Amino acid sequence: MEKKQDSLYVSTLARGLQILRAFDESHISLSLAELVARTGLERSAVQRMAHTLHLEGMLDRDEKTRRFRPSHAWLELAYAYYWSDPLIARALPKLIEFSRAMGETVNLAQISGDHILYSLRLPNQRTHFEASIVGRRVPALNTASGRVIMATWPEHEMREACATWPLRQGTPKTLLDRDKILQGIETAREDGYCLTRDQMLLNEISLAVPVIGKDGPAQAAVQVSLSGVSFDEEQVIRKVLPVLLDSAAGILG
Amino acid sequence: MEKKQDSLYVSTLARGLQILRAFDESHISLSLAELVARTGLERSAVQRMAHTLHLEGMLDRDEKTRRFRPSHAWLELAYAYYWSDPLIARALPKLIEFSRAMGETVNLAQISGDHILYSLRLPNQRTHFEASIVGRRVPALNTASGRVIMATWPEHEMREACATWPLRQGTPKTLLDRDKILQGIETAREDGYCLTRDQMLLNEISLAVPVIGKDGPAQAAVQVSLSGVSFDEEQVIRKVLPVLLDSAAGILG
DNA sequence: ATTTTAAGTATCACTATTTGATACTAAGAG
DNA sequence: CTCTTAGTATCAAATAGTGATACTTAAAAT
Repeated sequence: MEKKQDSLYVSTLARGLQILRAFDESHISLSLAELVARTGLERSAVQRMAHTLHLEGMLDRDEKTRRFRPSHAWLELAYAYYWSDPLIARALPKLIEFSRAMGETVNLAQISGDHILYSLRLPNQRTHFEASIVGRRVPALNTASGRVIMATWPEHEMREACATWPLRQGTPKTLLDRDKILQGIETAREDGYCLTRDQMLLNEISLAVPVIGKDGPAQAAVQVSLSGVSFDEEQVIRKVLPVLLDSAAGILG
Repeated sequence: MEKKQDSLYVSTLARGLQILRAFDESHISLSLAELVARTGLERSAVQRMAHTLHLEGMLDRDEKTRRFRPSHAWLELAYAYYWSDPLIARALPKLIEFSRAMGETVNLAQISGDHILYSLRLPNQRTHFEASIVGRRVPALNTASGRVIMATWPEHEMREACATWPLRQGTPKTLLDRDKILQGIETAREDGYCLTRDQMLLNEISLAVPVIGKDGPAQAAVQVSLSGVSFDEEQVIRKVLPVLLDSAAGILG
């Protein structure tokens, strides 16, 4: 049913949410005019929504510049999310153990639509900011995590996702050939892990293994991010993979 | 101006936000009836808000149990917050360095109203879940972070906060005597750091130093969480404090 | 197994909230 | 200094959202 014909749909609330979604990594503070431009909403509607979000504590407002910015309430929502997702509490101790043992950045990635979303990050190296903070979404097909999760899915479901899900070029070396990506997923299916390099960040080796519970196809993976300058792939397989497999097995096993 | 007399205030949006705020560490999934109870809103209003939040991707809905739960979108908001707060990008490399050097849990805490909010956490030890995830708010007066931040404020402002801000009993040993808390803040002012133990968690030593920029009074602190079983206070001061001071100094210096 | 109660869903008449337009003010650009 | 843009405040109109309620489904009690 079209939203506008859905009598339960509250368009005013939806507009308020549009304001929140206008902020991202490239829009860290926004004026009313910029919010109008980014949401397409009418100017007085934006004025009312922003004003209300500010009063309700969702947006901070700089009195001098009159620009809005996300408030601490956005992290409070993350806190509530963390409690609500049982995988988080199960994974965190395992990621901490891994981090202590290996001294490398380790993440929990989860399928989110046709992307993967990083829900936990334990950074160990100074790297790109976007690779150190939670909440980032990346096309699943472009990541070791996405591929290794999909490797656990039924053939039909995996092939359809492989054929239709979006791709994004992260580096000049990002693989965009769907046949080759499919091959990589099939290899991951055989190996039980997926290793990629230079896909989202140059000189990044990414190793992922699926988090498998009793109910079959994975929806999450644990993933290590390593410097391609400090490691080669053979070393990663020999030294890091066994520990990562152990970590993943301990989450839902 | 009372909200209801504020012609720019959008009560429908505010109701939607009330639904979001109903989820917390004790309410990880909620039925419609529970949302009604927790928000005080009328049942059909809750039905419409929850329905719209679900369609807009803010809430997941279990088709079997018909319960709602926070979605990945809540972490996406955290991602946007992280980009918008310049302190995060400045602090993260320093916290990573500290974490690698000391192997202990280190956090970034920020003043948020009359509480402190943990905006970054680099866990190193397996500890209580709520002490390992971002977004938690704790009364500022009850924490080493809050006290050491307030120690940098003008006398009047610090004394007023000390007299009026809320307290919460975290352990049987939590200090609730405002005079003694004031003494602790004054000691922190002299020492340049604040050390507490057993305030929010038993057997936890908490050491905090303020993050001071060019514009005077601090709004943030870096804080280490250590086991009181493994360390005594003298060791913490001798071994950990110098590194922590160095980390804090490197953030805005 | 049956009955009762509670929760969820769908619909409705009504009105108050929200809308988009616009006048006015303030700030920024030229 | 003038013009343009952005922000603010107000308004009449209308429609979106309201709270009540009937109906359906699920859970709890007997």
